[in-house]
Amino acid sequence: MENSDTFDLQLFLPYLLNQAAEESSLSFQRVYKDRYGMLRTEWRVLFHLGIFGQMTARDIGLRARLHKTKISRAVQKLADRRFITRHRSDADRRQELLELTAAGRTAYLNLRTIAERYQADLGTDFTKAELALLQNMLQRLAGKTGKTGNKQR
Amino acid sequence: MENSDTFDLQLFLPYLLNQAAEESSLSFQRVYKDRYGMLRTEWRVLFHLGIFGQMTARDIGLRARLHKTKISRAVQKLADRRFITRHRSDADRRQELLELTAAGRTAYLNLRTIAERYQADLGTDFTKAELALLQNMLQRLAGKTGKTGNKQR
DNA sequence: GAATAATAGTTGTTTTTGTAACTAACAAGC
DNA sequence: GCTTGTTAGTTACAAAAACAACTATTATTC
Repeated sequence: MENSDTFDLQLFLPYLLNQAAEESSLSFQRVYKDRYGMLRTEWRVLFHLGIFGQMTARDIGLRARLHKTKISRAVQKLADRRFITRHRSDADRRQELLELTAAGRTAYLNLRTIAERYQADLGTDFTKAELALLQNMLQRLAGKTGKTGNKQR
Repeated sequence: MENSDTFDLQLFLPYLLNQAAEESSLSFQRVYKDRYGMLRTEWRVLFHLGIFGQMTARDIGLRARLHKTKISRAVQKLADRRFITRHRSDADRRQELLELTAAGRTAYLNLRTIAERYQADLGTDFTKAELALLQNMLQRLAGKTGKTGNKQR
């Protein structure tokens, strides 16, 4: 068999990035999934509200690059679990203003602590400079939108 | 509203890696999806067979860290489209030896060319040294298995 | 200011994934 | 050599994601 090909899949970025992303998500996922019964979109929404305070679903979608249907369902679940409140905006009655409840804030702070610990632990494997460069490059890779003409999310 | 929190989501690796992975996958996805009607698992299987020649589903699962059900389905679709052949192994009749057909090899070479072009284009945004370091770090991140006690995939 | 378009968010349907249970073949222990 | 345990791969069912179509409201334009 002519397996004389030399393409290195392990260095192909779309592949490599996915492997790294999946692996690095695992430990964090275990926490928000097992402990809070959350999905990925849900913790992201929770974090956005925790970090930025009151937002609309649209705002979150723009920042997190999530499709509105995903957000809609995440918001429903979070509201069901009394982690967030929703109020129709008076300025624009199509919009809903989302905000964390006390319970939501507690969950957020908990998860944030774990996230911070995860980040801190990276320090044992990478130098500060390495980490900064990694983050910088990833942001450049992530921010390449527009070029490829992305549709609304 | 007390949005005095300073946690930077954009620097949180599980989040950032996912954003970068998703973004970097997009252009490549468009090709294997629109042009070949393939799913992510399918091109991965295709590439493994293209690179390594004859393999079993098990081999692919170990290398690509994919669950066997995913592979089973990808193999079926690829076989339906006459991109691969499957032969029961005589040595162990549970196993199936998978191999690309001529058509499969053509598709693989096509996609590989596009993948190589993608990688080459990265050279305009990053230096060789940057890229090498990025790949190295991502591999370290991706390879962190065992520590967290992963089960078979 | 009525008609048309655009936007925020929801709901329904289809794909895809994840998980568990299964069949068939092989391996080990006794 | 037969019982018990493993392994390769498939199938069935449940959960989640993707996509399209919808309602309600606001903006635009003539």
